Amino acid sequence: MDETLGIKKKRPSNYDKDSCTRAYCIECGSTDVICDEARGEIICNKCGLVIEEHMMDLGPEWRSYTAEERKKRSRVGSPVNYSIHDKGLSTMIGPEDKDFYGKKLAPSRRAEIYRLRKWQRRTRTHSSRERNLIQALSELDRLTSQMGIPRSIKEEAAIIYRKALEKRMSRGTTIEVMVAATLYAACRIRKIPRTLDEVAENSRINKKQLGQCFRQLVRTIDVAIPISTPIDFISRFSNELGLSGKVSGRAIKILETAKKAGITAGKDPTGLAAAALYISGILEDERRTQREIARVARVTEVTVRNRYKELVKNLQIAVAV
DNA sequence: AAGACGAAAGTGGTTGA
DNA sequence: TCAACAACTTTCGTCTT
Repeated sequence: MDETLGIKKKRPSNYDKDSCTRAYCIECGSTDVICDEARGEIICNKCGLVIEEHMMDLGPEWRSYTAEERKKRSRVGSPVNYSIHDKGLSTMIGPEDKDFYGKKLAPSRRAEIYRLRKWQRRTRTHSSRERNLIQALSELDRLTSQMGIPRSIKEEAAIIYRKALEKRMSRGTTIEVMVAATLYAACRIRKIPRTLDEVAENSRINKKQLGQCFRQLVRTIDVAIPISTPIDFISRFSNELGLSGKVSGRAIKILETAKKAGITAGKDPTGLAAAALYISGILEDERRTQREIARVARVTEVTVRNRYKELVKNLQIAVAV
């Protein structure tokens, strides 16, 4: 976070895993903060400030519903990691020609091990699916770290990718496009949506391809992908604009009333979020220009303007001009 | 000079016959 | 499959601060 831009510096994590109440809001001092695990964020319940974001998911990777299940699912060894192509489970034959006790192997045994090693190498990485996965997961790695996407979402994307691969969806598209589409889907599922534009920019593919691939993805795998609402974008945009929690809180209220008034249907959620932030910025005396807001929301000024006009008109918000 | 505004024409996706 | 359609974009001239 760059302080020269007036962006508020985030407090170092004061988050305690077992009780969110240890954390408090740096904006209003309230200890009434909620931990939104789906978003990977800690948010002040009072003013809406995002205190902590990109949180890691520290919980077990399985849910357990009964005591018995819990017992069964207690961890042994490292967790299964879906972002490694073989889920981190395979055993390698060691590279040295020594046995369990560290003794040198007899020449005949050595030749045998050499052959085994060769075959292991071939079967592990040389089936086309595995090769595909290796490439895809390294691309996913690069993309998520470039975009600052939390690990839990990366894992989600990896799972989706595996499913898509199983259904032979990779035909006709490149690995890059597929990875981008699964990541976009994972962000949507976890309620921290990124725009198609953002994902496309960071993976050097065009938006059209990405959109097409994403739609195909939705059709082929049966995962419910929620519709992204404008509210999902608010905290991220206001962070990027260096706006206080007050502004984002107010923007969320505006969007809620707008939804009740029924004027949000069919409109681009990012445009709506942008307009709501523009209005609440003015109301809370933290004005940003339409251009600035349009840039972070990746829409045009015209769209911000149109949405803002609609909101003001329909909700009878008095905006000092 | 920067920001806001609005008109007009163009674009890509959705919908319904 | 295709045309109609709504939403959004691009561009540009004008007005306001």
